[in-house]
Amino acid sequence: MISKLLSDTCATVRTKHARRKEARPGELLAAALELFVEKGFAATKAEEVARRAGVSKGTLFLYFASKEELFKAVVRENIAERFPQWNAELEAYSGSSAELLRYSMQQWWARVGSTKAAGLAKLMMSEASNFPDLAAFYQREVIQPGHELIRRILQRGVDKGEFRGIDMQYGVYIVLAPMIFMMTWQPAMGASLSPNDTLDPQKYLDAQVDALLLGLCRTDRPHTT
Amino acid sequence: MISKLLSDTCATVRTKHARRKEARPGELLAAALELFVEKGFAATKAEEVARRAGVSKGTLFLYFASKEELFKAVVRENIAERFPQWNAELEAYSGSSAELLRYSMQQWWARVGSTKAAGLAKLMMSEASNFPDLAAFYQREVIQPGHELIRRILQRGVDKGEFRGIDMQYGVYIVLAPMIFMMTWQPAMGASLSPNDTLDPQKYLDAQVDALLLGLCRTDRPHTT
Amino acid sequence: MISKLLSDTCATVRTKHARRKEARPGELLAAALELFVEKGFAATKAEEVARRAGVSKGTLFLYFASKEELFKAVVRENIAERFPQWNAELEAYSGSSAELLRYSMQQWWARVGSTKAAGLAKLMMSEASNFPDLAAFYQREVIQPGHELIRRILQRGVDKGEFRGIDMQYGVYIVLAPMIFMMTWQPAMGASLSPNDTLDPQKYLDAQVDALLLGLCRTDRPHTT
Amino acid sequence: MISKLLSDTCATVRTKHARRKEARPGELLAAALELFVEKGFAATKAEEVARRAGVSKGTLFLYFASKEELFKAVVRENIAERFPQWNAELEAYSGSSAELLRYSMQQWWARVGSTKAAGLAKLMMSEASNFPDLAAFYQREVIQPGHELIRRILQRGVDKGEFRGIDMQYGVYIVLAPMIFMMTWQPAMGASLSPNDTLDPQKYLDAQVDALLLGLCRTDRPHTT
DNA sequence: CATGAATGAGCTTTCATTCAT
DNA sequence: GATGAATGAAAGCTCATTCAT
Repeated sequence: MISKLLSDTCATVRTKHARRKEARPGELLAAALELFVEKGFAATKAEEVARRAGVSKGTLFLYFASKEELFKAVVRENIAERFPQWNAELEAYSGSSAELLRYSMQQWWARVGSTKAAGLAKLMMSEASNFPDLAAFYQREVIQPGHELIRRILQRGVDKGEFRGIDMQYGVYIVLAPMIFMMTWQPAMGASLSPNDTLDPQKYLDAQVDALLLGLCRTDRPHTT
Repeated sequence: MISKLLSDTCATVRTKHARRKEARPGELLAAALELFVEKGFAATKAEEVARRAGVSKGTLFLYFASKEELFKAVVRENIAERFPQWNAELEAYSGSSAELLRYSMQQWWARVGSTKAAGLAKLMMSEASNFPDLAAFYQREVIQPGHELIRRILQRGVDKGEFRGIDMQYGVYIVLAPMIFMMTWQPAMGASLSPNDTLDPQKYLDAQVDALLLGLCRTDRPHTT
Repeated sequence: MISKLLSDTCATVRTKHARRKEARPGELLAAALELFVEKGFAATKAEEVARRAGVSKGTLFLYFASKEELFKAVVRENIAERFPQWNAELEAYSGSSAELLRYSMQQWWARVGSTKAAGLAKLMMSEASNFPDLAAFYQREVIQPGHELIRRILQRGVDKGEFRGIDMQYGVYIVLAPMIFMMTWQPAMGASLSPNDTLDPQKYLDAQVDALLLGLCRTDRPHTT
Repeated sequence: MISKLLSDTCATVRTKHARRKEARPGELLAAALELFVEKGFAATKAEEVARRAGVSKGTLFLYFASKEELFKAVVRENIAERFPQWNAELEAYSGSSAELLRYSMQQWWARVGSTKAAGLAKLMMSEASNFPDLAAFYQREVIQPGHELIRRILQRGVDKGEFRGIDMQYGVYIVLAPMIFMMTWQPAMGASLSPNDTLDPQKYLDAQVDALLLGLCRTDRPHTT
């Protein structure tokens, strides 16, 4: 018993210092993501991030040179870094382009839209004008790759004769708008909806994808989705 | 003589003060709307609002107990009640539902989306969590009537056999998403786009409406828009 | 009696607000000069300057945009602004150049060297490398005009056949060195001298001027240098 | 076998540690001297001193209880006792006193003024008021012997009939001022001069010595001072 | 002994709010 | 009523110092 207690204690103590360089940044990034999304960039205090990560103010600045750098790291870890993988998945997809589009939006929901990272979009929207550096960073690291990804999906459909020919610049927004709407508008304004009006994300996505693919208008022949 | 002089002076001063007194709150609210929309709540300085309204910092706090109260007043003041008129226009419309939908969205852009009022949507979105009573107000006075309006347009299309049968709760968002996206996302994140990527609102709306009505998929028979 | 008390009170109160915009900057500059000279630029805390001037921290920044601007204002008020007058006095002087040089150095002592402003030289010396902006400012506003002033005095003597022909660039330092030495070295290292070794500024200046003018060597016999 | 391995390992470690242990303080003092001279006391960071000495921050505080103690140690360590040798050279000199003075100042430049040790003068000057005991030490060990040395040179000239009779207490400063000026003022304020205004130390010294010996006034005509 | 992660007091600067005039 | 000088609580960031390993 005693030896067990001791080893436990030892483990705990060990942990506290051993996990330092490795675990700290992750804990800080997690705390920062939560707080940024919750309160916005400007309203989030560095000290609060540190406290939520269980460290002191000074420690935060040991790992991130400034609050802006912390934010960039949050964006990088939660979004920017994942584009390569998403691009690879796109290349490997072998089904129809309609299926790919539906699949992509569902994956986006599962991996971003439904996570805390989704709040970053709303965050950027509010703070972009006050922090031009962050806006430029987000534009470069998130928006441009995102646009590019959507454009490829659409182009694939057009190239394979599955989609109508459309202006790509505006076509991208047809796909983007429902996702951005879901990330930015719903958490803010949907919160005060009566419970039975709350959106089911799956149904929302299905409805949006159906509309994108088939349109609202009736047609007299069966579609291939 | 002296009393005449005094009363004259007094009258002049009074008139000037009285006239200005009524105008003050309006000028302050107008200045505050502009600045809140431009920079957000936190980044807007009380002194700048006062300066833009042509009064001193102290005067602002004479009319509004705090910056928060000013914000509330701005939102309350500016969220118009144009829904009755819009509903009437809807009832009177005699063309096809597809045409009505396109017309409605273009009217929305002309009357709301392209005006200063559009900025209020972004504003509400960012600050909703900090001003729950305002969020509820906005929900009740703007969002619910807006949803209802869209729902009626869609229902009209379904009833007349022009639109597919869709779940109305989710169908509303098919129309809403591109509009909210245009109001909230573009001004913030589109600003840093290269000039030749800047969106033309008309083309954006056309592309969105085409997609909503026809879908992205090719069909082998002519549509009736 | 009562009316006197009242009027006194009133006067005091009046004073507190009436002297505001006019007197504050001066009081702050005086406090800043004292503290900068006493503790150096970096070690002087803004709050302490404010406290010594009898105002709050915020008030300081109402009048001076930053600590650096405060410092520049101190230098400007105490030194830089006075060169025009000194130059004018130089132009008007009608005596011999030797007398002018002696007079100038005595005036320098009376107006700068013996005042608190003398400490600014030591201050700049220590902080120059850490605050390049301040160093450049001081160079431009004080050192260059100062050099120019000395150069003119020497040139006057040479032109009138009173002084030997000398290289002006180095000649300036012959006059400057004893003054800078007095301002920088003495207050720091002379403070710990035994009382009867303490320098009498007048004698110091006389000895220096005598040396500058006549040299150390006896003039009734040929030199062997 | 095992014990041999252990002791070997131990020995190696020990040797390495033992050797370094003695070197540590010296390396730290050298690094600290450089940095203090370069940037001043306050602006020198403990971590930078440690890094330049090739050890960690913690090690510095193992050898010196605080940054202040480190500063004191640096000054004590570096203020050499070369005065006996210089005094001996003075006694042995057989040329004219004017030549001796010029020679002495050139030697001072070569052995002190142009070396890192010159920076200590500026350092002491800035921090004297914060370290009174160091100031006293410097006064006793450096300034007084220095004064004494200069005084002897001048007295020699007077005794041999080469120099004018002067008040020794003030005469010392005639020689000292240009040297202190060169050590303290030039490195700080001369750095921002345009390149073609940069001082050549030899010319500076020559100009100063010429002035000291001959004076500025022409000697072929009567002076009017 | 040596390390370097962690700390937190302390600094400059901002800005909503107050209140004497 | 209107003013704007004055306030002081924060907030981001630094760095001397500590201490578990």
